Amino acid sequence: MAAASIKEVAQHAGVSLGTVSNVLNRPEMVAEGTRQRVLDAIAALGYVRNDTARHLRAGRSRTVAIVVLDVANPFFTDVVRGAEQVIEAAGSMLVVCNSGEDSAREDRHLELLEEQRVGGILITPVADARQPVLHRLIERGIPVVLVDRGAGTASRCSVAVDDELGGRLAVGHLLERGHRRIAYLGGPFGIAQVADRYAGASAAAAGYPDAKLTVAETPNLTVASGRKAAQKLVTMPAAGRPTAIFCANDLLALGVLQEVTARDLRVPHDVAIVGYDDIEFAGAAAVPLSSVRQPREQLGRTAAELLLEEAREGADHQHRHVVFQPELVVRESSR
Amino acid sequence: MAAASIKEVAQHAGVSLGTVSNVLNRPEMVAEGTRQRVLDAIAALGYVRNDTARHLRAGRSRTVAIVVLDVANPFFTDVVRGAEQVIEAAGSMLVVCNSGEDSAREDRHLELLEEQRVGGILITPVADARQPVLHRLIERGIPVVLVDRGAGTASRCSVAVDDELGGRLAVGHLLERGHRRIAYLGGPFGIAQVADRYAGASAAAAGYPDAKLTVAETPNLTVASGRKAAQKLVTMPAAGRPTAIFCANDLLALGVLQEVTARDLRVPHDVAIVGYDDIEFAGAAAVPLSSVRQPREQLGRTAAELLLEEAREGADHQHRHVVFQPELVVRESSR
DNA sequence: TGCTGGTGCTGAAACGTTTCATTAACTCTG
DNA sequence: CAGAGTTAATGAAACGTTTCAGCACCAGCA
Repeated sequence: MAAASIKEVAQHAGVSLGTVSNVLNRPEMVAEGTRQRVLDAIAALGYVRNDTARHLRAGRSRTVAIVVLDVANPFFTDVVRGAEQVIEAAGSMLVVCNSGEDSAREDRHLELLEEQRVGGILITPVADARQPVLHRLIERGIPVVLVDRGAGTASRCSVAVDDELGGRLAVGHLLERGHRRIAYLGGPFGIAQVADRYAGASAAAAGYPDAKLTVAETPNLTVASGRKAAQKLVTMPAAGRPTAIFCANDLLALGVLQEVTARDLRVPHDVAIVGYDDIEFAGAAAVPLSSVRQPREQLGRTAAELLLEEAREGADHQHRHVVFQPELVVRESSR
Repeated sequence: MAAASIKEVAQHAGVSLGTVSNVLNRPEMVAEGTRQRVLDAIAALGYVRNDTARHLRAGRSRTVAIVVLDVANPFFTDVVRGAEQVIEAAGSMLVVCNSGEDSAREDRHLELLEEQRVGGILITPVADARQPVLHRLIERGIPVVLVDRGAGTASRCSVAVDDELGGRLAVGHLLERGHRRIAYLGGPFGIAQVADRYAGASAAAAGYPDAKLTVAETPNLTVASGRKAAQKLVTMPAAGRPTAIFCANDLLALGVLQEVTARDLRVPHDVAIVGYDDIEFAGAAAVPLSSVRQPREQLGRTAAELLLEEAREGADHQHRHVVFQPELVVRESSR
């Protein structure tokens, strides 16, 4: 019943405790016969290594954590899948934590992760202002890689997609199609991606003196928020209402789309919509959604690789910042 | 730099090591003044408790794992969110593992979790045949709760939704609407849910002697599989082609929908579709999808509660099996 | 024969907690 | 004021590993 320990295995095989450990960790150092005897004992007792003890000794765990803004957002699940591939291939374990865009929950997770002395953390922080908290972890010697967030400081690696470019692409496209009253929907602006995409949108609009870019801030980036925000827009008099909406992510866009079509407005005729992330469901929406595509799994893979690299290299690791280019996918919702 | 240990805190506060531990775990046993001195030392040194050591001593960790078939499936992310709520409220941590419907990966995860001596496991197994592996864990004293999977044995708790009823509801509805050539799309049948939903579908069809229920087995339950399967159905001569498709989950259904509309067949006129799970995106699809709704978050919450209950009660715990009722949501895709 | 160098194994220390039997110092009580 | 009882703090053991210095033994060599 109770799990057997190395000591019992040693006893059963008639060798010392250190020898069993050697069989487990450097089998080539143990004579053939002894090794076999130990392996037999392990099988007989159903011994399973105790990772807790192992990592206590090692001082740091091999498991790696990823903290995302929303597990239910397909964008992040794809990032997670990418990271998983790399981490699992390295024989480690990836634990997924969900901050739900709530900094208290993010804090709580980071605390627990620090207590667990995890081997590293991939994170998309709830707000740009959270850098100090992350710094503390870095000072403690826990490697941190920022996901979907640009350079900034030199104290950690990061992978990101050029969000400003994404914003420019999206709004540039809408402007080219003749839209002049455009709304940017997203929030909170404390999230760097939300702010950067807006910056790009602004930059694009600046090139058209007659264009007007308004902002509707949302409390988060969910379908429900999109629906709610759309209710306001929809009830505006048609003359002042924006003719196009650029949403900070696809969940918002899908919410807007649902609400708008429920109110008998036509997309894109009455209002065009462009989303962001190009999640799998964007193309399958009631009106297939134009969206800014990001290399989601790639993002996760690269982040995980940077983390492993850092863990391997230790002190003389050079922090790197990888930036990917987004790509606009035009579909019916803006055509 | 290096994290301070209890020993250093004790030194700094001028007390013994045991006293610091008491401050941390039973503060009421320590005199006011001493306690304050220790707390000050903790703050001064930035001490963070080492969970690894703690759990080595305790023999079992407080963290709990959930192993799902597909992190990218919104059904599971909702289950995860439900479980999260309960586990976090209890001060523990939930780690999410993704088996990707692959039993080798599932095995690997379970091995690692066993090595980590986790406090418990919530799991939707890759196949019904995996019971023996789970049994081993249970014998080791790790509580296991089956998620989305019915009674079976008495050796563990489970939460489930009545999948047979779900299948009956879906196909019963299609039959009532006059469909007589119905395809069931899903797989692999080793997954209990896939088999049970089919059983329900069969039972419903049995009541209509002129009805014909065919099966198209898929290798997994993803959008891509749905699209691929639909390609075959679509190219059949209209006379023999099923007039309705019941899919084992919504991802498949969305895939079918995409492919079918791309081929200029109309839904539901040329072919009706009913999905399963009623994920958030089902209602927002090109043609809003009829689906069998399950209480997803509730499922996760209840599973987590059963697990905590079992962990609390220890040996004299009575295993329980909770079964929820599904509900058919009829939308345009079958109307 | 005595030395040198391997090889294969042992035994103990260390990782950072928690727990528990002891001890030390007081406060009552009769 | 001796003894009992209470309270607060101590110190050591234990959890299951990994690591490393050291020991025993043997082969090869001069």
